[in-house]
Amino acid sequence: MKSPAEQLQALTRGTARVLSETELLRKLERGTPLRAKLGVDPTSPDLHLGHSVVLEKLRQFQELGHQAVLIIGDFTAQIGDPTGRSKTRPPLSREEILANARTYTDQAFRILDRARTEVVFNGDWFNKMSFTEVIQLNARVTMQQMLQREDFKNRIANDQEVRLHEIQYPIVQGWDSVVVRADVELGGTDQLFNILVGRDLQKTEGMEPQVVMCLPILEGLDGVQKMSKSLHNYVGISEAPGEMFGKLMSISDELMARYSVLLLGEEIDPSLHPMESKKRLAAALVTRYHSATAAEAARENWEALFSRKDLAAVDLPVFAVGDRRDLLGVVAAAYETIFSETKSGSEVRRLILQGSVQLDGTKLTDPKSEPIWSTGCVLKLDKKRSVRIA
RNA sequence: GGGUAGAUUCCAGAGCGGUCAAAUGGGGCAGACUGUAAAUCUGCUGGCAAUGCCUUCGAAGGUUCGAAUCCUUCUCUACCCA
Repeated sequence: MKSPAEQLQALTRGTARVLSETELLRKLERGTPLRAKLGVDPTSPDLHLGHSVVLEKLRQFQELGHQAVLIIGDFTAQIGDPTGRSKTRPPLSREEILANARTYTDQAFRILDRARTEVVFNGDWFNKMSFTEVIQLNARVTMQQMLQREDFKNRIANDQEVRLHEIQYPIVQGWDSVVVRADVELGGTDQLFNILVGRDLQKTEGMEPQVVMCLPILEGLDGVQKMSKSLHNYVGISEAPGEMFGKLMSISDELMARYSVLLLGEEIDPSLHPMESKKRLAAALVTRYHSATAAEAARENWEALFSRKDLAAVDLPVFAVGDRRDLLGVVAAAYETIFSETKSGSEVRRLILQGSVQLDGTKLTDPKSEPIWSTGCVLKLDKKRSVRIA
């Protein structure tokens, strides 16, 4: 068992903000396992590297002998959170939520220790609340406090709507902390405000307030916006090794440095060629979520395809040409069946005309042509994706 | 409840009776160059059986040879007053 001071040092590493380290140290000195809370909304079932930052930290708590409390926000998901400005997210059905929660935990346990994780649904307490209790809960917080929040403030400044239930979110999340008696709450830096509300509510309940631990937000593959499924800039933790490796190879050097620090806790070795560093980063992450063997294979395959352009040696998804044998039809079908991307005819036509499509290294630019689809040849769809003809 | 402004393609935002699938910017995609990097340059960015046709400008009606543009009603949003 590590000393409280050692634990503090380990736990605060890689965090963006801890309020406060002194409080955390005091809690650690009690010697009893801390209850570390993480709340998640079961809205999108795919966990990605962005989620992994905070989950890894939670696992670290577990490794030090503390208790992880994973709150599934089934209640909040049922209301539907219209955060993205004007777009209202359709509320999820009970079944969808439960299914999402399941896929979520299945994936989360690739990182977390199942034995040391308490999974609870916040609907268990919120669905039982009477309206009187809801009003009383609201009475604990002032409007002014809620309007402190950055995104509310911004939206008001920009004459955009803010719905009343959105203002309830921090309160609801904060109350979770009271119910589960959290000692520490983890979250991204964007969660700072919500976690602070939890502190306030705990204080009014006469509890010792939770420590706020914010982790940096991981940028997506574009390097600008935060990683999220809806922005299509994410790397899922259950993606295939090859996919994962390839996606990581497409990031910029600046982003690579950031990923390395946030995901591996290591600085980039400046003596290496940036591409080599990137390969190592990609391999390390594939190893983490798959295996060292898979990482080695992914690297080898990637090098064959993109460095040596040795098409024969590459392992590619196999696509069987169907009834339509014209270029446009085949390309569209390949996108559809192999990558589950439905592209309109116009879009595929554009790709072809612009020279994106190649067959065994030769550009094909006539959408209506019917090339010879011999078994084993490689059809390149775009910069990053190719298939082998069956 | 009263008043004012507004709702345009992924986003922001022009357009205010025909020359509008709709300027411009952002984003995205593709090509060249590269290290599937960055930067830069170029092109594309509603759909289709595609030198043409079809459907889009909050919704439904209407005026007109012709509507994103004019009229009516409705829905929604913000701001001011209560």
